[in-house]
Amino acid sequence: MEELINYLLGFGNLNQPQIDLIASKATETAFPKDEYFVEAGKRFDRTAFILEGVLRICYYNNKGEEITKYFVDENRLLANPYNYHEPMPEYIQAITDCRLLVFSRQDWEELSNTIIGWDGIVNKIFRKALIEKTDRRSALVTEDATTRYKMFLEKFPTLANRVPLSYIASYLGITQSSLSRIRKNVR
Amino acid sequence: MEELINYLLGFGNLNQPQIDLIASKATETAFPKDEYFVEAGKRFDRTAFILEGVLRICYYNNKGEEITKYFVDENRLLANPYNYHEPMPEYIQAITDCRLLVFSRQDWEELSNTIIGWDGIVNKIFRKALIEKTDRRSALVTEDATTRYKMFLEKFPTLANRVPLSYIASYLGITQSSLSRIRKNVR
DNA sequence: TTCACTTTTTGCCAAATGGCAAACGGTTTC
DNA sequence: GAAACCGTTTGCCATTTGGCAAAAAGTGAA
Repeated sequence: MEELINYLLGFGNLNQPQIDLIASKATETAFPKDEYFVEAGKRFDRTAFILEGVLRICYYNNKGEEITKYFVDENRLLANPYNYHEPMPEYIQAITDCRLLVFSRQDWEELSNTIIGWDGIVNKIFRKALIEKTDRRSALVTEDATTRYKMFLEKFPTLANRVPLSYIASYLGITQSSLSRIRKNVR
Repeated sequence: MEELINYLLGFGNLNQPQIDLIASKATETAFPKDEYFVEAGKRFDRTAFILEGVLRICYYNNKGEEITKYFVDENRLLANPYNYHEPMPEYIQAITDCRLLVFSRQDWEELSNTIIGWDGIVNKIFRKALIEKTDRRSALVTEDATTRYKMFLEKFPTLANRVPLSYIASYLGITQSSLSRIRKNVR
């Protein structure tokens, strides 16, 4: 819980009653490895903060290949950037055992209605996250496979050895076997 | 001006006095081809709506190559997603003659302070734009060069023949000569 | 028109990456 | 321990893309 509060305080101010309110809405949930937090085609209206573990956001491209679009690790917020009301085009899966702080949609909206400045904080978080993603993906496009893998190692240093190779490969846009060869030379 | 208002109304409601206020703050500016709208290392605190023309957002990577990170075309908002106070890591250049509606930082902030819901509208715009970019860049990473060029053609159908090849190549993460060969087969 | 300049195309070859399938290594189950 | 299973590595070769440089095409100015 403290992790979440510190995270939020990095984006704006909150007083003690507000902090207590937030804490009262969060439900700590254990999510075992390989479980789906969100399934493709279903709605995604909860919000979660990752206390521990890693999840991935995936979809199938038009060739039927499973693409890992992004990894989300500790101390990050997991929320729907699209639209609550529409079915998710992507699914979200725990790739290690996870502990999450989960907020229902009602509770999350209540925070929005109760805490002045809440929307501002959430918007800052969204904006920052999306900028990060855009910047990182842009850089990925330009670089060769080895450099991409090094970039991945820098961004997710703890992931390399606890995540299937195929997930990383599709995230980087490389085949599994190429990545295996690259990894031999890089590590 | 009408274009901007319609664009904004797509994200939220505005009444006539609010629309008039917005209109009173906008300055239509002609920007000739190749001119810089924002220079790297300087601050970027204005906001602009593109009435006509195309700009590109660029930076130099660590190998000293100029990378075109994104194209922005008609009926789009051009704003600083980072921080007003920090120097821009990127520069923005008109790549065709442009007509822009420009807001100064003061005026833009006044809109924020005067129009209830303004921040909500702006946030929706930001969010949508960033999601689009992330999604598109993600897709680019996975595909081969020919597919990437086709994706570019779909997204920016009018750009292919009025923009230097080198800009498109660096946007797609391909060399100029490869793109030239690809283009021969695709068109 | 001619010249100078820039951008695009092409040729040649090298390097990187993909595709496929087999081999390898580790883990679980019986 | 043997068998089955899964993910990773490797070998082999085809294809794609890059690097470099020259030629060609386009553009603008004198």
